Amino acid sequence: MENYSPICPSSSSSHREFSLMNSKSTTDHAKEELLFQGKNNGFLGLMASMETPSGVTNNGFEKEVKSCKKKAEKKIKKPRYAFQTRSQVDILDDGYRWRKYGQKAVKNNKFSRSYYRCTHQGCNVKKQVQRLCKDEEVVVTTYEGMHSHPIDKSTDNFEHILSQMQIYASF
DNA sequence: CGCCTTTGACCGGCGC
DNA sequence: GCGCCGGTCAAAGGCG
Repeated sequence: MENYSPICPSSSSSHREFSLMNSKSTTDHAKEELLFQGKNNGFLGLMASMETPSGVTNNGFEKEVKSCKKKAEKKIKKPRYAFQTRSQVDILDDGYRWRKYGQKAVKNNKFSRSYYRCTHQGCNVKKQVQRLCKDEEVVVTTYEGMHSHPIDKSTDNFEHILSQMQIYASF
C-alpha cells in the first residue's frame, strides 16, 4: 500500500493496454463496453458521470448492452463502464459494499475474473474485476448499472481509496 | 450470528 | 444440432 508507483510510467504502456482491450473486444458484445482510461480527469470525472445518469451518460455514452437475462428487465439494456486502474490489490473499494457472487477463469489470461454485486437493498449494480495477464498491476473494473443510493463510507476514506488506486491522473 | 467468499454446477447465447 | 463460453446461482464453509 505504500510502494505504488504514482503514475503510469510511460504513455506507451497505457496505449498497449488499450490495444489489448480492443483486441479482446473482437468477441461480439464486448465491443459495446465503454473503456475509460484515467488520463486528465480520469476517475473523478467518471464518478461524476456515474452519479449523474442524466448527464454524461445521456450524451451518447450510454450504450445499450444486450442483456436478455432472465431475472433482469428482459429488453432493457444496461450500460457498462470499464476502468483501468493500476493497483497491486484486486479489491478496489469505491465506497460501496459489494458481495462476490462468482469467479471465472478468463481465456488468454492466467488470472481470473471476479463478479461482484452491490449489496444495498434494491440496488442491482454489478461490477467485475479482472487483471491483465501481461501487466499484473493493471486491474480492469467494469461497472454495470448505476447506484441509486448514497455511498456507505465517508468521503475522507474515499480520498484514501483514490490514493490507493493510482489512476493516471497526473497529466 | 450474520454476512461474505468460495466453488462447482447450471443456463442461455452464439458460432460452427 | 452441438459444443463452447461467459455469466449467474446456490450450498457450504469461513471469519469477525
